[in-house]
Amino acid sequence: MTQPPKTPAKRTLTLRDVSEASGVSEMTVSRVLRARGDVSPATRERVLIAARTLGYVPNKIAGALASSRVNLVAVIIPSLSNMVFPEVMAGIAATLEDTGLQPVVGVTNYSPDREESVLYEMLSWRPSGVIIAGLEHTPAALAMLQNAGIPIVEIMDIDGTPVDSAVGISHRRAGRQMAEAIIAAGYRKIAFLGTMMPHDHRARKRLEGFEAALAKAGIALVDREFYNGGSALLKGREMTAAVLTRTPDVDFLYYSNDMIGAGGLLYCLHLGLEIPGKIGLAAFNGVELLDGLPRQLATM
Amino acid sequence: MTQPPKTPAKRTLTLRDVSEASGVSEMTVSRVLRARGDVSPATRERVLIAARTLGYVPNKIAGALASSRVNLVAVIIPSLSNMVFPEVMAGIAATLEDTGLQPVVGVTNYSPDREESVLYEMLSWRPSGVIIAGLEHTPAALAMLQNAGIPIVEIMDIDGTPVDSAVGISHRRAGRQMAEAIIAAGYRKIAFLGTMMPHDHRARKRLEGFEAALAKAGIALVDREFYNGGSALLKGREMTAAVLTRTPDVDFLYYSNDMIGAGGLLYCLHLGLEIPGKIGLAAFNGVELLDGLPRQLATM
DNA sequence: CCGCAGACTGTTAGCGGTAACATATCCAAT
DNA sequence: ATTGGATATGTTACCGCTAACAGTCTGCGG
Repeated sequence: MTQPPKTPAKRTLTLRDVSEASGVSEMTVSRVLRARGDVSPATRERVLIAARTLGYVPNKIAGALASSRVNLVAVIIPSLSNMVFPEVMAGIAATLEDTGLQPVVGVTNYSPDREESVLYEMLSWRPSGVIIAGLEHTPAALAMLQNAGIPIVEIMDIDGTPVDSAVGISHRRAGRQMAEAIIAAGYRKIAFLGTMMPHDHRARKRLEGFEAALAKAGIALVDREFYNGGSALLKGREMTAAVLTRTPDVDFLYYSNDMIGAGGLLYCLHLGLEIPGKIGLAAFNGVELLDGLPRQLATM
Repeated sequence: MTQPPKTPAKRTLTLRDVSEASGVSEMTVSRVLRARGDVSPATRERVLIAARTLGYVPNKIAGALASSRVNLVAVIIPSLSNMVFPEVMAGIAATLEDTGLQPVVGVTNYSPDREESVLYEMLSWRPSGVIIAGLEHTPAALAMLQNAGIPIVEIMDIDGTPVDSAVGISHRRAGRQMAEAIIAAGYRKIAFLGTMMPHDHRARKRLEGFEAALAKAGIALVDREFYNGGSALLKGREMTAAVLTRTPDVDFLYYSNDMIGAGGLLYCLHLGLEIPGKIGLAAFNGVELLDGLPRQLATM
């Protein structure tokens, strides 16, 4: 840690400084910097040079207040440590790339209360829109979303009623289809290994769909194991070990996310279990990260 | 995707609405909502109820302009897909937790130009401080940082001259120490596998330190392999395969990050190579994610 | 030679809050 | 009763920028 002398804190620059430096009105400077309205090339040039020389950085706070236009989109997600979310963020950023809009991330850690306060905080900056993961929100959060008067997009889930619009997949159906595929492949002694976060509604819905489809085929889970936090890869190993010990005749392991699935896969390979002969494995998400595993993990 | 009818867009609420609803001046409402200055309990109660009933969300844009105080800290990092950065973000968020400050993330994708524009964009919101990864910036970015008149913290590297203050480790020294440890362990045919991003200065510095220490012991790298993008785990496998084919007598593989190191480790295990007997492996970062590998990867 | 449609630049009035400074009010101490 | 200070509330003047409108200055057709 080092601390060199700091540059003398000169008063921050305003449009007025640029206007004085270039001999035109503030309004003309504003027009030049926003490339809006007609300005003669000569003036434009003079203003740009002055702005660059001074090192002027416009004050968007004032600009936003005056124009009541804000180029920000609030993006609210539960976490950054499950790689799905950075991947989603990258997608959003890429889409917004040349719309003039800028994503601003808020992380809730799967806590409804934090979601509510993060949302409040972000709305107080009057963004142009909100992208929020999931359809489950506190009553207050719902009210805020409804009253915000801006587009709201709820992503990554469509099993429920959206405030405005929803984009994503049905996790119930995903769970159901996975169950059907597993049954069709001939497995019968099926265990579930997953997150316990009571607020990971998407994982919950997958499990519900999964169990419903099993039940329709007259099958029940032979075992289930839950976890919270920690290194997902390691948890996957530990949980798999626990299940295999407790229920030795299990023939299929369904994981609630790719990372614990990968841990389980590595563990089974380590044990020398024949996959998918002796035991089958499947997970959810299809994150790019896992492409390098020794054996492909079934995912969706 | 669904599109239910949207609630009628009522004009957004202002302090005036709350003040009229509660029969006090706007100033008093402002005081109540910011818990600043003396307000009688009775009035406070009335104002809070009015605000809650109306669903008032304060406008921080106006507030920030009037008070020239902004509770945001700009955090600028190269990427979200290397798990180090989400971990750093989590640390920053935890530290800021009860300071009233709020981190806002910007991602540069290791591009100096994007860094410059992201910085410009963020500074135009007049944050209270900047946290930025690395010490290398474009001249324009440097000028902005110097003129911003706010605290600047450059993180994750200290091999260079900070604008204001720097926190982190020396990557040159990290590379050097790793080389020394490897030599001390008796390895001599050492290969490097890493990122090619010309702008990942930290990886570059580790390699420089690494090679310098090797040179001092009269050793040169027997091979090196670079990559760009893609799934890191998979790249680790592929690169390892390439090196082992091209240079069969290599006895140590030094990876520039944990994820490709993990891919390499899995590949070596798959080949049945004796680790660390026949061949040694090491990487960098120590991300939590990897705790679940079949064998611990040396890292720092 | 006049008038008028652009092209260009300036003026004015806020945007929705907050700092700073009044202005009551009330009660304890003189 | 008078005063002073704490408590409680209101008033005024911006913060830095932009929308909307008001000129001014061209060149050109009639």
